[in-house]
Amino acid sequence: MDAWARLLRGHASATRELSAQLVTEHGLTINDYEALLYLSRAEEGRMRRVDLAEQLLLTASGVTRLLDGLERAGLVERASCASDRRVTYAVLTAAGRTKLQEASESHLAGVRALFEERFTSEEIVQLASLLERLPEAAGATAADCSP
Amino acid sequence: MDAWARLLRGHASATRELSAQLVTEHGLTINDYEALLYLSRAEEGRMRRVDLAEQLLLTASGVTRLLDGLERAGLVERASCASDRRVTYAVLTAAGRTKLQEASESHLAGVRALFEERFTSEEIVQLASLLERLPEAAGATAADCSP
DNA sequence: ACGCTATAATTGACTCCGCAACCAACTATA
DNA sequence: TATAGTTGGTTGCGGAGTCAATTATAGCGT
Repeated sequence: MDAWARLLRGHASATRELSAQLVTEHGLTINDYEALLYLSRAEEGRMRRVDLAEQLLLTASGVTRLLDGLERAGLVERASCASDRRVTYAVLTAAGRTKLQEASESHLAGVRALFEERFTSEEIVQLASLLERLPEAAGATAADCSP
Repeated sequence: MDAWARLLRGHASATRELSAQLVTEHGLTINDYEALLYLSRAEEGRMRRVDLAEQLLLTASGVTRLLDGLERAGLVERASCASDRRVTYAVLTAAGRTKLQEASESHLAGVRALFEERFTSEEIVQLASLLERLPEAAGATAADCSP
């Protein structure tokens, strides 16, 4: 029954470790990194802020502030949507794409160092299949503003 | 390879959900709760702040601020150590113990709702045994100030 | 054409927490 | 005993993120 506490903490510390690495080496938080990552995979490198929030498990205001930083750093810029003037896209810039590539090398190395040293590949599969049952935003990526 | 991101996020959202429940129902954050829990298990209901920090994966300053709040709420109080005048104990008060008991009922119910609905007991054991390999403070509880 | 409600985004005030700098007290060494 | 280094604890500052309130736009139903 107490296993949950340890589970939660082990996880928290792993996340912090990965995040700290990303911050010191590239000046990105783990959410910065993942924002860039989601954008890089999205159609035309752009997403509505609302959709990005859902993916990152942040509130709308959290995303506003996150993107503030990425915009100031020139990694992301704004674009508006012709068919719905409420929406503002976050668009990955060329600089953002470059930054993401740089960061992902060391980040993936960090992930491996943390996880793949401790688990076999079978265990990794097992873990992922278990943990993906936890509450999570469903992965519906609405790429365009007019559905 | 992307499974890690989902793993991390699924976990983060579970933690938030549990924490939010605790906050709205009892006015405790998850760290408040666990601080009370650790204290309740410690010898004489007291711990050095440093040791508490280690258990909670917080920095020394984090614990100072955490305990500020718990002291203001009357759930914890300070005591000094005769043999080492640098150390201040955090001591669980009677009110703190009561609060913990109240909170743990609904918290444990929340944990069950989140996890035990999704996993069989075998899977839970499996998960716990896998996740406890993640980096974590070793559980040495130095109860006294003079070792 | 008109309100009514829902949705996208932003802002201000707040909480939590880490970092760095600091003080005070303990320990070890000269 | 003076001096140096370490450890326990607190404080100021700043980052990250939430909530509640606000603004602007969309899309009904009548």
